[in-house]
Amino acid sequence: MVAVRRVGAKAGLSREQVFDAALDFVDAHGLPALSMRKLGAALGVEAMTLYNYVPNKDALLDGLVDRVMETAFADLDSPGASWVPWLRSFAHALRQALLAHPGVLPLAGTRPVNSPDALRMSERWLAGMRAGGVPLGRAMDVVNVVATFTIGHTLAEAGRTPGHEGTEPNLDDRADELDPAEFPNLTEVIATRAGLDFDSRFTEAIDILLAGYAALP
Amino acid sequence: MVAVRRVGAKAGLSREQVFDAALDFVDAHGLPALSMRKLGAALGVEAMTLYNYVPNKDALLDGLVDRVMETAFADLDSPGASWVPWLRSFAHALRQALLAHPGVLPLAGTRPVNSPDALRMSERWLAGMRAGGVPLGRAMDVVNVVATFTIGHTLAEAGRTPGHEGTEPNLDDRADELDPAEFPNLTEVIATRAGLDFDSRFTEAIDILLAGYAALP
DNA sequence: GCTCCATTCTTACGGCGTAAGTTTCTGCTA
DNA sequence: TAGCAGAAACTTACGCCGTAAGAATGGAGC
Repeated sequence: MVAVRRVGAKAGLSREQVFDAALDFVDAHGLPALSMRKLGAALGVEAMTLYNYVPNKDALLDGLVDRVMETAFADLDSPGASWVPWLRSFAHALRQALLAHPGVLPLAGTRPVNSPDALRMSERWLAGMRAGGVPLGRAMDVVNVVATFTIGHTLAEAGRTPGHEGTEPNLDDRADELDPAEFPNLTEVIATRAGLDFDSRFTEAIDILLAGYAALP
Repeated sequence: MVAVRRVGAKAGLSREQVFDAALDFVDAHGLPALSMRKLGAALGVEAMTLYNYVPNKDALLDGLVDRVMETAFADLDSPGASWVPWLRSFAHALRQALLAHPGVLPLAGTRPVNSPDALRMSERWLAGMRAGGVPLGRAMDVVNVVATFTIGHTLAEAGRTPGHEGTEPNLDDRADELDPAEFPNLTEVIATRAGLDFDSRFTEAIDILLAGYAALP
């Protein structure tokens, strides 16, 4: 319920509430549907009012990415000596955080995360991994590889562009049109679902990566 | 030079030319700047004329992704028995194709590629890898892992959102603001550039992945 | 010369981000 | 208690956007 309020009266908004509402809106209606006017309406406020809390729409989107990224780190402690299980946890936590807000996923790939919180986080795991015996450059590499793979793989998993649901047929939807004579292998993939399990594929790839980096001299 | 032409006269356009112009435009001005009006102007035509060649803007964007993806496969033959070097070539070719058109990169992550050409391509490498002794599901997994990692990593490499150049500071730009006392490790990263070489990081990660998959029972 | 049709242009609608200016309320000071 | 300063919200307006609908134009076949 939106409270009735007269011009000039405080709506009692806060930066936090604006981001919360934006995340809810994107989760509910998809990223393309998010506009300042509609977000304002969802908060019972005119569009321009939002500019008291956010300099422009881009900053709002950046904030959404930050917010989702933070939840991935929320329950993680420092890597310490055993950086392999720590990175494994990080990868799976990041994937879960992204899947929980698929609307924000396309932004996660394109927007650099440089908020003060993110920098503090980076500093923390860099220190932890060095303490665990990983050279600085190696630590940067392995964490970035894990993060970028997780984002790329989860982008593909979330599939069609959020907000475009139903407009872009994916492979499954086209199973019928696929001529088994021309595409015997693809037909078999769809029939047996071999190689279509994102969950186990992700787990396997992360383990391969971590084992490979752990084995480097 | 745009030829002078009267209303109703054919502009002699083709679907190909529209996509070519769109790709040029995005490369030159960034994805956010692409609009039907401006693309029309670049072709010496009104916006609505483009709808004779493309059903809507979304289809135009899908076509751009297809086009870039195809160039990654263009010089690749079938995997055959030695699928590891083939996949390595594929990964590097894909990365180069994406880096050549960074404006299209954000789309590559979000738009499923299901054009007939893409399906034929998939069928081809699936057949090749099976002939090389890779089980069907395994082939799907390793190719998808390589592709999604490549997209994720290249997204990060291309960095700031194309079209937003200069509006989003990245880590390097903030080197000055970084307090060495609070962020000793990040400061060292920037100073020594340890772990900031995308090229060698990508090569290393791909090799780790391929070696790992090759070693699976 | 005339008709038909493909191609292009024109006009229009509703929505977008946001700059600029206006109105209203709250809380402090006198 | 009166007055006022500042904060917060609203209103208006501008130039964009994607695209639906329809009018205008040119060339091809008779």
